[in-house]
Amino acid sequence: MTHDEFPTDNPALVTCGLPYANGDLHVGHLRTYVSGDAFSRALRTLGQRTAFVSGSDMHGTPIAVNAEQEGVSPEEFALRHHEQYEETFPRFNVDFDNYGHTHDETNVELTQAFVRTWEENDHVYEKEIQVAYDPEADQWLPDRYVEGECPYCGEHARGDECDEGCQRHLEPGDIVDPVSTLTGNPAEYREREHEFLRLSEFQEYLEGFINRLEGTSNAQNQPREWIEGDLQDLCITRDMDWGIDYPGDGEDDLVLYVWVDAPIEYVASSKQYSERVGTDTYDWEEVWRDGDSEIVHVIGRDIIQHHTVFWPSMLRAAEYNEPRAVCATGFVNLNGKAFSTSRNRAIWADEYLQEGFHPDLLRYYLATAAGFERDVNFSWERFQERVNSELADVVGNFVNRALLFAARNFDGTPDAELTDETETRIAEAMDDYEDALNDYDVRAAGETAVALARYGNEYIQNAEPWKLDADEAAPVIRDCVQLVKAVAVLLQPITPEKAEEAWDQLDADGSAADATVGDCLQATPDSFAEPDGPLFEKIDDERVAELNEKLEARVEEASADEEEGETVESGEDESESESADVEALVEERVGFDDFEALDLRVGRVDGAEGIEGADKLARLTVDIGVETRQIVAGIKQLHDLDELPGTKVIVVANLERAELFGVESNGMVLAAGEDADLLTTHGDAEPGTRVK
RNA sequence: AGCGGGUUGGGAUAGCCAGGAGAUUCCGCCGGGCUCAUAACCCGGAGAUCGGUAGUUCAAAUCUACCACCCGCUACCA
Repeated sequence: MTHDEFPTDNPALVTCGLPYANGDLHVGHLRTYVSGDAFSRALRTLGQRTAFVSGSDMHGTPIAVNAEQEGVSPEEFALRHHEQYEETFPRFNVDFDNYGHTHDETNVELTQAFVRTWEENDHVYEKEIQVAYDPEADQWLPDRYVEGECPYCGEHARGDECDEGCQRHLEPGDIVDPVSTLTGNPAEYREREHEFLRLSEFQEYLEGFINRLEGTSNAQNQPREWIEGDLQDLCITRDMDWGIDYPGDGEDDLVLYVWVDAPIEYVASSKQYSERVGTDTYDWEEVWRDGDSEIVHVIGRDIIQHHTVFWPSMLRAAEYNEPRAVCATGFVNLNGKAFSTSRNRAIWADEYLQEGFHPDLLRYYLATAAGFERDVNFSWERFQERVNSELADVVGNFVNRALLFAARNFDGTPDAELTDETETRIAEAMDDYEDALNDYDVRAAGETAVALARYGNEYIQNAEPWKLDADEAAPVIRDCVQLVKAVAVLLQPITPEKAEEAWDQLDADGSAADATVGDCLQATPDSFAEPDGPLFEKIDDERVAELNEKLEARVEEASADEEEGETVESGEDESESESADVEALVEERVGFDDFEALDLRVGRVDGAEGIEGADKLARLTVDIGVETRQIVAGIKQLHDLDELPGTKVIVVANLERAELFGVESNGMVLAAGEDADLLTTHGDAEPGTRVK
């Protein structure tokens, strides 16, 4: 690794965090992949030799659990998602040089080789720990396979984390009164030998590493708490079948912890690339161990610790090169709030494409909406605004008016010298672009292109070539055509296909994808035809309204479903139970205390009206004795709202407030089944009476 | 609880690490111009005491301390 400015003479490697093969991709994921792809493309425009790789993360408990629920093997389950990802990325012009997965042979072999080296160099030791065991299922219970009481705060907690109480991380063996999530039976603790990587011995190394690490500042700052505190050794094995076998004697069914084999996929994937194109073109061993290289990891900001603590230690222990930079992207919010995949409050990758939008529009939005590490808000309104006013009005319009004028009046590039002013302006943009990339600032790099197009619009407007004769107009149009070329080159990493279109309209040699920054000032073709149309179409208001309606209807449907199917305790992540005729009984029993925690009251509906735009939701005003509440319920189509006032209902009075379809709901009205058959009282209990 | 990040005209966003005159840019708003181009584009204007308080300094959006609110991470969610 060096800290020389890009481009360097060394091979670079850009990687993206592995998507977990467990669900669909949404625009939150895409932000990371688009950023990584744009950065790697941009490095190439600087002339940097670069490979861009990633792969699917196939192992771990959530996949094993979900596969079991679906009744398929973990491998089948994970492969299905892997294939889906592999198809989806290119559709967004995220073009990996190699995209593998952690369960393929290359990664398995490499991972085991890593571990053997660690063992040889004494970076690993065995320790007996207490692990929960389900005697009935005859199975070990790692991580989330076990629940129980948090030893610190006494709250109900998952095996790996006190998710409801104090939020502390729990080590295997910590949890009190463990219960198997497989069978619901009490689990017992048994002694078990596990392998540990001596992270603690890398403390000093990591302190140095974190200070020389480049990339985004969050990646440098967030892990300080760990690195400068006491580092725990990392338990690198799990009692599972699904995963990569711990190398060695093989009598145990220990597999490696997913965070061991996952980042090694970066190595494996680059190795596969190397094997495909030949080591003369790209030598993975040069990159990872034998030579100098520039390794840049692009990840989401939720996995910073893994890439700045575990991973560099793993590399160091195996005598591999360390990364030069870790770039951690912020999250994407939807209309100001976090995505909720269980509530279907997300913009899915497939959905976006099905709407017929060009992938480059979303790429532009995600890559330039805010700084790399800042969170980005997504809304269809904002999407429209940025596409229309920046891509269509500024970039598209400039390219179109310049090339059209040039083709009509000069059949191509006019025979004139580039003016000093424009040449300087373009040269400045090229410098800004290079500086931006050396700051790992994809957004700023993209803005250089838009700024250039903006300059072009001002320039052509002020010069008014349409009022000039041909000789006078020639230098102006000559400049504009050059500006178009520069815009195409500089925007290529972010909107590759659209840049290619501009390149073709210009009839320039080769392709925009192969262009380098220097081409911004290279001559443009003497002749080209009129462009076949503007690069970007505008999105009209009706379309945005339609998209928002779809989104809201979907979210409302999902939350209405959730509301109906809600059981007492909803701490579980996602319950995608197929609705059979009658739902199976919940096996897990709750204590009387848990029941008493619910404040159920008799209420009387005072008013009911539908919520505009929502299919199912109704806004109810309910008198619960002490006060009158506004409650939103998914009963609009199922009841005659006008007849509801006066009806007595049962209300969960101390349910968290929620906002449904923009309306606050302060409580929940209980109803049975799909038809939302309202619960009422048999006698004449007054509103406010507690239900026990 | 600890840690990280954020708070900048009506909305969004940059600047902060390396303090320096009118605080960037986009949308919106008001007025004007122009018409080659997608009713586009160009010019001009109004609008921000940069979350609060206290400090350091000749000088603070920027550095320091404290406070408020928001978001995230805390070892398997991009």
